[in-house]
Amino acid sequence: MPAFPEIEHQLDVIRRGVVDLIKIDELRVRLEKSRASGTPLRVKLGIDPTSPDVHLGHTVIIRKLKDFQDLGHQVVLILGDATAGVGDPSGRDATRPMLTREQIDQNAQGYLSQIGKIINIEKTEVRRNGEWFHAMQFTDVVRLLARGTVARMLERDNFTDRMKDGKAIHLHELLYPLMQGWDSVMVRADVELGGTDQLFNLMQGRQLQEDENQRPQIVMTMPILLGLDGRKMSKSYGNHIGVQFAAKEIFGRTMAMPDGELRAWFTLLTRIPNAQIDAMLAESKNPRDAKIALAKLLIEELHDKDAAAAEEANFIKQFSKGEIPEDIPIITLCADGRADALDITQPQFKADIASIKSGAVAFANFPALIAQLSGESSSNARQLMSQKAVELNGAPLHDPKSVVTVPTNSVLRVGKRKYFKIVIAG
RNA sequence: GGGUAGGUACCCGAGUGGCCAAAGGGGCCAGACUGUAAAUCUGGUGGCUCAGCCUUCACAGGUUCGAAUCCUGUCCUACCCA
Repeated sequence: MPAFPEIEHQLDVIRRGVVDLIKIDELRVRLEKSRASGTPLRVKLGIDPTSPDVHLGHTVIIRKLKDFQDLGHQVVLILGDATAGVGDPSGRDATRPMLTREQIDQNAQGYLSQIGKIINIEKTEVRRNGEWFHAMQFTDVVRLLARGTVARMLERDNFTDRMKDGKAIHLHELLYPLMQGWDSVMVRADVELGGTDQLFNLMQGRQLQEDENQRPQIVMTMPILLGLDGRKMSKSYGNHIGVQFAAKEIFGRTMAMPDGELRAWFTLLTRIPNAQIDAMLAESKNPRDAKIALAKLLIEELHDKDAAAAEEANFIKQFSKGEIPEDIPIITLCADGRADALDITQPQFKADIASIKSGAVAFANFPALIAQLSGESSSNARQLMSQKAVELNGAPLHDPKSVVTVPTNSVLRVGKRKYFKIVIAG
């Protein structure tokens, strides 16, 4: 039987970054009992597999689970396959769409592999709440509904706001908090985690557990991580960093985050001691260096050490020294329609096909080529050219109407960060 | 079911017969300045093989030399009444 660390140490670890902790005294008592009896606490997190992309914002809570796991406690992960079909009204100003069974199953799988980058899934008790909800009879549902009151449900701000704005509140949305609470009853949770916007739902669990003669769970909420634009991190805002992102993308996006959020990111996304964070963020230090450190830590975690070092080197090369990055995509141009190359005989390029043998091609409509490579529209490509955002071999091209001759092995830069190496296959 | 106000580009929102690919703001993109930050300034933001052409103002028809704008029908949204 593993020995649990001493109580004050556990509390220190647990409290890092936490917003609400209800109630700390109960938690202390439970930790003492757990340590005395050698029984791990059951720490619950419910996730609705609504969208299969996990980003750093989600990992704030998952990391807290890991803290518990590392202390020797039992993590209970609930995949809300039943609740996903209902839709959590938390933090929403409109009804969530309901999902089909297939989507939910697929998403659930994706979630586990992504969450596994942070916590140890082997040691985690993974449950699906369909296990008990799909078995319920209609009368059971009514009994569950009887536990709540309309007044209490409507206390929630986002419901009152929606009422005020004349937006619909569907009856099933009122059921959601009760379902989440019932999960806690079913898994006999000692602790439940959630974002600050989840407080209401989490408290519902305490209520129901008391009704069922269980000791009410301790409720802990974590802050909502802000994204690159200072709004809540969310995939739909496109201001997120996904745990599946490529190392390069993670590095770049971390460098572009707002300075003001650095402390929050370090506190919530790393376990660097506070004193060390203070030192890194001291007035005299350039926040850029803290960001580099953070970016490396994230890549080490989500990829590996080598990738982290490589991206740092790449960053210094490309942005500090203004050199061309190493791993730029190579585009082959040809005139004979082979599969792995771009066929420049397409009329929009207005290319001088005959010259291809000589290892250089002249384009009378260069914007079309930029558009093709970068995914921009050709109007936009013209725009970029006239704004000197396009360079060929270091020389800016500013006239979209001019004929551009591209020698083989040219490097084309479009905007701040898009690079292409162009090879001509004669 | 009845009444009223509406549906304009990524979002908000002006435009009520021609000067409209459509004001203004936000967002976004690019340039300068930087640290791939913030702030600021500048330009841009339907598409195209781009001095031109094509497609857009909920949808479908119609009136007109000409329609985002007028008429008819349809769909949708919000508010008020039942």
